[in-house]
Amino acid sequence: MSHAAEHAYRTIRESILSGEFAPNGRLKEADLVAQCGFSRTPVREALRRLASEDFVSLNRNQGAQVKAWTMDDINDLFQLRALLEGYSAARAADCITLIQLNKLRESIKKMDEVLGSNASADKKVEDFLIHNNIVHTSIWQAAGSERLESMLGRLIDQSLVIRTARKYSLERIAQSHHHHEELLKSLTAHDAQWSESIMRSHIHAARDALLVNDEN
Amino acid sequence: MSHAAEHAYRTIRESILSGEFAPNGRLKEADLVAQCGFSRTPVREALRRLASEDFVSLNRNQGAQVKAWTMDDINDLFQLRALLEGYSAARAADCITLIQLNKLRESIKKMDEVLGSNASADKKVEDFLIHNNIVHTSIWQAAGSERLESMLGRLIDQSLVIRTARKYSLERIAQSHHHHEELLKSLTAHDAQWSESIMRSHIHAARDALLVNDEN
DNA sequence: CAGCCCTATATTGTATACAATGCTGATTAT
DNA sequence: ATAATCAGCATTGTATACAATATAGGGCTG
Repeated sequence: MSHAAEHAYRTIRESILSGEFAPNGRLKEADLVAQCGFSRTPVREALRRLASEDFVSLNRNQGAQVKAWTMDDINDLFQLRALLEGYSAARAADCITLIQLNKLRESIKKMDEVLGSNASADKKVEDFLIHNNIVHTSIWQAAGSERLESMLGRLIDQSLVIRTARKYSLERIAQSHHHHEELLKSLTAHDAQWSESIMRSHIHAARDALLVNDEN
Repeated sequence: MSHAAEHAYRTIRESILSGEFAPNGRLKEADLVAQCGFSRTPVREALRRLASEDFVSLNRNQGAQVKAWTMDDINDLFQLRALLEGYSAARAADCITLIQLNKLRESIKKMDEVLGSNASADKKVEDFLIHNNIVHTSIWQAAGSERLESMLGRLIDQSLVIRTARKYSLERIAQSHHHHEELLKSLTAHDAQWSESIMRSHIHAARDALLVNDEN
């Protein structure tokens, strides 16, 4: 993607994720141009891309509006994530290399350190999620299917939309961290079924952590 | 999508599917403009969409080139189709309505008639594939997940790329038709596991029909 | 007063002009 | 002779002007 269009894309996307642009809110090209400083051409390109990624919906001659997510949508999203991430873990178990396993071990260790540190809860959550993301993408890569990778990438991106409303609690994160350690074991053992099932549990738990509102 | 951009999209897409634009061939905007008669703006929009659907790859400042598919890609594609269509069939089994079942029965009957008719083999294959497509999309709809529908739609579209090189043989199609009738039974019985497994077989058989070159 | 139509305006869609970038091939220095 | 460099060209990226379409609000009619 070209420079201006890329920048516009990121800007608009951020504004949607942060909640600045409310669900169902209409996005006028002129406003977006004012916000990000480029001309309409790259802004339009960004909108088309956001539409293809399901962040906005586009109606002919009526512009873009921020997609609103129902509870059903979110459940659906996580069902599909469970299916595809589970599959990805199973495939990874078959063909993961020692190098990849070590990288995984590293990331998991880093998460351990984050949880054990004495940073603020918010900082901990933030750092944790970064390494968590690395673990997941590493497993997709190990699965060896670019198509699967890109599908999962989209699903994850979409699930970020929810993050604004509800926050992960620290306890939930620590709990889900146990899954990572088990996953490392199952992958090291090259056990596809074990890997698949623990990954599925992991995703379902993540969904639960997001949807059930426990105060922290 | 707007009118001109939509038209450009279809035109370019057809040219790729028909093989007129060879894999790895570079697509220059000026040429495409000449071919479809609109200006560069809608052509560029079409190219961006084709890129998001994996028909072309886009390199910054270097234009678009037709994606080339390896055997591994194709296998991967059908693996994912098997996973997702299987899942879709399982979900459909749970919640399919009588009306939807009847619609399915209709389409399958039509396929029967096509196979029994005395049209040319090519015509039969063509007609068959139309109804086959209806059956599949009906099942996705019955599964009740728009996201799943759109993911499968993309996968199917991508698998069309292969159709130019290798043709389905009539025998293979008749064989795969048996799956449809069994699928109708399993869905009528609301048996999710049965539906899933027969659907998976169906997809694997389709892959085999495409990749194994049996003359007709 | 309600409902409809029509005009004015706001907004998106398309074409085109201009800017930036990458590619090609010739020229020069080693 | 070969490799590096630079000019010119081909191509894509961006801005803007113009066209088509939808929306909103006021006036007309029943």
